[in-house]
Formats: sequence, structure tokens, C-alpha cells
Amino acid sequence: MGTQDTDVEEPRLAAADIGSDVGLLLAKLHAAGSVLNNRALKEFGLKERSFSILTLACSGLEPTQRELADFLSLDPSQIVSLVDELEGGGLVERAAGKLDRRAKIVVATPEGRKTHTKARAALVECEHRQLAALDGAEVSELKRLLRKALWDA
Amino acid sequence: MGTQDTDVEEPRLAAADIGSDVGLLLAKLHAAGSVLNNRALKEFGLKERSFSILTLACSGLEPTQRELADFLSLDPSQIVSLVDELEGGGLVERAAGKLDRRAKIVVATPEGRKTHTKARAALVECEHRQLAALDGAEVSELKRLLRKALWDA
DNA sequence: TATTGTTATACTCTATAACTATA
DNA sequence: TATAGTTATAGAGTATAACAATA
Repeated sequence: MGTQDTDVEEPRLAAADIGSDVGLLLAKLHAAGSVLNNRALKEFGLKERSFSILTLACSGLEPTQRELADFLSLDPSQIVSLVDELEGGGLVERAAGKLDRRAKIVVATPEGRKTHTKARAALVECEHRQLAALDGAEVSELKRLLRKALWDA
Repeated sequence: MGTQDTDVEEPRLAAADIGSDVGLLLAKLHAAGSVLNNRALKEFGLKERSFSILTLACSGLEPTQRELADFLSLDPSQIVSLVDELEGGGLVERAAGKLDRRAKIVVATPEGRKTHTKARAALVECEHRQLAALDGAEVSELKRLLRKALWDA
């Protein structure tokens, strides 16, 4: 996003009713977090997107590219280039689907797992900093509400 | 975002630990909301961004373009074209800053106020649908936590 | 006929730097 | 010298359609 502001106090304009607009609050918090996350992931050659795919490739769930696209809310064609990138770096591999030979399962290599472990630790640190104003219970509650809004619809 | 999915049940991949990743949850909920919001705003010739500016232009706070850029986490150059667009549609006007003649204050026209009222009603409806799984107290708590994370840092 | 992955293309959004006018 | 607004441009991200292989 344009300005990687670190709003450290409530700005004057937050008094407008749009200061309670869920869409804007989500956009701002997400944008601020993305800057932190992508900066932290740079040393591993990753971005938020590729990290998400790597995580799922490490999960043991054996996701197909189609599942990745659905879950990450990305277009299948975007998954192709992201997986290409990870595969080029030796972090994941494409395996043939067991039941459906059209489908390709994305699995992490041993090196991918090592990179993921380190990258994940860096992101946990980012999340701590981003949500520093919230205590442990509040962080849990925030996650619960976000998950509920997304998946209990 | 790629696929404007309407996740109506928790997908298989949500079991991975990334299903609790705040960054991903924020991205997904924000993206899903943007699709709804922009679709609803289309009939008014607005998008999320231009609606935000129109709202602040209606607020009585007399924001300068610089303040809009800071508050909306957008680059000043992006504000220029968004305000151009709104001004071209007759919804806002640029007024000279009172203390600083460099600064330009963005204020809504009477027509801008009328459009804003109608657009806002449409967005309230979108927010209701997007957060349908949450009760009133949970919506308030979600907003409180988001605001706190952003501005109590 | 429908779906998975792929490629290609056009479009929007974002980031950056330079310029002007005021301060 | 610094700041508000503007302009221009390159890059990243997104949306869309078409195609081959498989179901």
C-alpha cells in the first residue's frame, strides 16, 4: 500500500463514522500487516502468498492446486506461477493426484520444510508486533470472530 | 481477488495451522467484503476507495488530501485521481486550505451528500450480510478489537 | 459435457521519483 | 529546506478467456 504508516495514535479523521467501517478497518490492518510480513519473508525468498502455499504444502493435507486456489481466494492461474516459483526454488514439488490424474498435489521438499520453519517463526514475531495492543485473550477472540465470520456463514 | 468464493462451510484446508493466521483471515474477509461492497457501489459510480473519500468529505472534518492519504493508507498521488474522479462527477469540490494555501480541503457537494446517504445504506446492508454469522455484540467486539490493534499500538 | 492445470492478455492497483507552488 | 499537491511511469497484482488432458 502507498504509505506504510505506523499509526501509533488515533488520527483526527478516525472520528468520522467511517472509522467504524469494518471494510476499512480490515483493509488497514491487513495492509499494515502485509508490509511487515513481506518485509520479514524477503530473506527467505518468500511473500505472503508463496508462504501460505508452502505452509499448506507442509501440512500433510496434500492439497491440490484447485484446493489452494479456493482456500486462498486466488485464481487457479495465479497458483500456477506461485507454485512454479516455489518449485524453481526447490521448496515444493508437484505430485500426480492419486484418485484424479488431472489434479496435481503440492508437497514440500525437506528444504521447503526447513525454510518454512524459519519463516513461520519470523511471522509469529510480526504478528506479535502487529497485535501488540491486544492481550492474549483478545488475540484469541479476534481470531475466533474472523473465523466465525468467514466459515459459519 | 481471483475467485469471489462464498465460503459457506469451513473448507478442508482450514485445518492447517495457517487457518488461524491473522494475516490470511484478514485478507480473506477483506477480499470477500470488497467484492460485495464494490458490487453494491457500482450503481452509484463509486468504489470502496472513492466512497471512503466521499464519506470523509461529508463528515464536516474538512480533511486535506494529505490527511486522506494518511488515514486511508494510500499514496497522495492516488488521492489525486480519486478526488479528480469524484470532482468530475460533481460529488465533491476542492477548497483552498484556510491556514495553508498549499493544502486543499475536500468537501462534498449537496449532490455528493445525497449520493453518500444512499450508498451508505447499501453498504450497511453488505456489512450485515458479510457478518451474518456474528450477533450484535460480536460485531461490536470485532470492531473494537480491530480499532484497538490499529490505533492503541 | 465438466473439470484441472496451463498460457496469454488486458486491466487495475501500487510504488517511486520528479516537478510546482507554497511555507 | 521542507511540505502539499500533481504528473508520469514502471511494476505487481487481478480478472478473463481460451486451450489440452483427463474425468
